Amino acid sequence: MSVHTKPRYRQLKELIIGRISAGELRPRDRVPSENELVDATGVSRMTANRALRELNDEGYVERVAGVGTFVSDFKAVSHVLEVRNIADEIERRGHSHTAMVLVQEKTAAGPGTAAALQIENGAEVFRLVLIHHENELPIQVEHRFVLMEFAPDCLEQDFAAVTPGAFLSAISPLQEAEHVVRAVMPEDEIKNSLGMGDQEPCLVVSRRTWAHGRPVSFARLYHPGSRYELSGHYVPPGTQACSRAGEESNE
Amino acid sequence: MSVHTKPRYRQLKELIIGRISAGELRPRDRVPSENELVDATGVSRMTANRALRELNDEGYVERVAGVGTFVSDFKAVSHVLEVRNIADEIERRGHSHTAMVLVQEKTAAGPGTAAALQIENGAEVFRLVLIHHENELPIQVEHRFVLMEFAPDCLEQDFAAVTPGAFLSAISPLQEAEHVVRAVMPEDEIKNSLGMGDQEPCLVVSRRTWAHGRPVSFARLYHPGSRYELSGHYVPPGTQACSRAGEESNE
DNA sequence: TGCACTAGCCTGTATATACAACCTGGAAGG
DNA sequence: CCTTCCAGGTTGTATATACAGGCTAGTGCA
Repeated sequence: MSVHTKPRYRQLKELIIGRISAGELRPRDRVPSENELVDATGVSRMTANRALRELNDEGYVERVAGVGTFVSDFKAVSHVLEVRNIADEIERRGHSHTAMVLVQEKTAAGPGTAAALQIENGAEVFRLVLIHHENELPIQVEHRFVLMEFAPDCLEQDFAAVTPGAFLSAISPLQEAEHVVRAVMPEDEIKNSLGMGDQEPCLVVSRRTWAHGRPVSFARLYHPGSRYELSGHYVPPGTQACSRAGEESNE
Repeated sequence: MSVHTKPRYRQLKELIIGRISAGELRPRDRVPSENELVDATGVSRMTANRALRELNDEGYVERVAGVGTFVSDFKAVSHVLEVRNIADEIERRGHSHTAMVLVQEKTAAGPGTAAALQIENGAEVFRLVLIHHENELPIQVEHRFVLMEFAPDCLEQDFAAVTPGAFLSAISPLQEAEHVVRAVMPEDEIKNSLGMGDQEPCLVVSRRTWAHGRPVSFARLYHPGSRYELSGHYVPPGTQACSRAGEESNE
């Protein structure tokens, strides 16, 4: 036995997750109580509490004070897609990311933009248009509007070096984000910018982000349908991914 | 002061989140250590530990044993999209969901399906084709393949009543899920099934789910681009959403 | 029979204490 | 000057203990 044994609360969690995924414990079944775990395994109640509490946070079980702990209904497990920063995404693939700034100006917000940013129609905002390339191939057109008060020095920034998303997050961490993904046929301008074919649809991600309690930026990200896909791999936290190998065990 | 004051670890968390979102603590800044919090607020170290540990789990901070706790780089906050069960989604909108089963059979897995489910080419699988309607309007075509061993009684199920996703999750909670979202032009069969126009793209969600350590189901979900969008609202756990009102406070 | 109450189990929180492991900076020694 | 080592701060874990509050079943009383 090595010096590095897994912590006991973690062993407890895996024990219970194991029983659930083996089908031994089914949704709505009762999970052993903290005190039962104490008696069965010899840990202290605080340790059993931590194991069950984390399983609760991770959505495996639901706890009701005064009643007990129960295996979650499957619905509680939300399926999840990650929307990453385009530059990170490209670099993670080992490719090179470059960006070209087409528009970087102060302008008056149109009705749609004003509504999205919850400001008055015609108020001044920054407007950015960028094209992102993956290995010289255009992969994303970014149309972005930024609240002036939030980033006063937006005009001086070199967005070819630092993506707008990264720049904004560096100013203040985002509190909240809203995403909408749609499939649309592109307008000619987008189609030409991305070098898309005639019958090729666009995958469009619209993103609104909040900071200091209000929306500060609104972006529409256009991608060529034939060369871009959004993918997400969801693994409940604290588990080993099944799709990869490599199981570790302790005694 | 009511009897129900917020627990102290939660007050601590909100204190620190407040400093972060106010800009007082910026990414990579050092957060007060457990002992400093003990001295400053009078809680015990276990309470301070719980607060910081949960902030770590939620992605607000990163902790390094022997060094300290630091505000996360924005990148750690993953932007997230939820992919929900279609029936739930429709009912949440207050609309009526109906499903029509077109195909429900045992068949031999083609090369793509076999690869996705990690089984032999030609092995027997269940194949399902359904059309989901929202208020009588077709909104999703579901092409699904299910591992035979996982759901032996798949042929007897009435999938117009219980969606395949719900049925599978009821058998055994899913361990892992993989999603890919793409924009494509539909084939004629799909186009006709969904009553789509000629120049209308499809939003396609491909989903693979794991249980008992291996893939058990593979589905392709086709949606009309003009009538369907994937949306996600991300709020860091433990925070109040900015987009809605309603603040609660205790002393 | 029917009602009220309580004993007992459950989770939720809070504290004090203890030890291990980790990292860093500075002191001590070569 | 360079290296080694250690002291002290920091997180990570584990335990025993305590009390509050929620829920349930069953007891006992009217």
